[in-house]
Amino acid sequence: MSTVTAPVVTLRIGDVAKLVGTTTRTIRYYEELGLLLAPDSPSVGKHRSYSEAEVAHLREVLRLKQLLNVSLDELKTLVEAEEARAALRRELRAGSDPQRTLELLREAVFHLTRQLELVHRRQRELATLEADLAGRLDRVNKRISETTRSR
Amino acid sequence: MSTVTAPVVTLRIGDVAKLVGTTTRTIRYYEELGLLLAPDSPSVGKHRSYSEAEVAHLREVLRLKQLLNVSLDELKTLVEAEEARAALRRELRAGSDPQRTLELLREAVFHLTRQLELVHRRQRELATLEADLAGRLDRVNKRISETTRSR
DNA sequence: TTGCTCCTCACGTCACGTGAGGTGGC
DNA sequence: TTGCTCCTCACGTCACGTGAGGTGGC
Repeated sequence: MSTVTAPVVTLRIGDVAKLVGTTTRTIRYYEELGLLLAPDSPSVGKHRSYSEAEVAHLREVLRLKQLLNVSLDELKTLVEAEEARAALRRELRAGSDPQRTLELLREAVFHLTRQLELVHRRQRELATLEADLAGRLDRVNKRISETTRSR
Repeated sequence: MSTVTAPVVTLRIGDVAKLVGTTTRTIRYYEELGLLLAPDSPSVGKHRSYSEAEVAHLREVLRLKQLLNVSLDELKTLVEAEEARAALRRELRAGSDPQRTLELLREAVFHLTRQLELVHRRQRELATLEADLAGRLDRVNKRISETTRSR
């Protein structure tokens, strides 16, 4: 057995863009703003390559932006908070001091709850819009059946 | 009784902006693009004034944009469809030819169905995000109760 | 080696933000 | 009459779009 490194599945920027439904320009722009984890390849002038984890991260970033529609600046704040929590999770896994552990867990609860509240607000707004549209559709359909019956 | 016209409640652009949660610049920009009903005051150089109906219309336009996040160009298409249907409703109310009536009603169904589909897509996206967040919150909470129990 | 996709500027565009300088209505 | 809000340019900005011209990897 040779000592080659594990065959990490690595994708090119164009494939990633297609996978997550965005453009290469957007990915490069986000990277420039520091919204994405720095690309693993040392740096400039070479082709970027992305791991599965990086694709998942990008997908989450885009989802947050779309659903909460915040500015990229606010989005960066959210992403940094997310990464902070990831760091916390690592600290937890190695964890020892139960006092510190509890503190970290409660912080996580706080962040998750806040995000859930945003989602719920959005859902309520969509629900009222849906009810409105459905009601109107209902009335129109009723009129149609009345009109066709009396023909 | 004198012959004064009815005291139509009329608002200034700044009040309207505050009411609906946007800026005067945005309102003027939308007007320029033809997204809003042309202001009732004949036109240029004078202060705009808005009726309750116009405020409600603006509110709906902003809601559609926020919830579906479409471009202002797409938004204009939606708004025009909406106004076309309003015109149809008036034609229907005065309606006579049942053949024409049916045609109009079916058109309304088409538009409403399309809008509902957009809403449903958004709802599905939000639901997956919610499930994701809820799952994570759950796991954290479980860890908290484990940690406190074993203390 | 030949395509194809990638790279970095850099200017264009969309949806407004933000003054500048001036005029209108309680 | 005095503020305050309104008016119209017009340039700035954010989040990318869109080539131009050149280089890298199956």
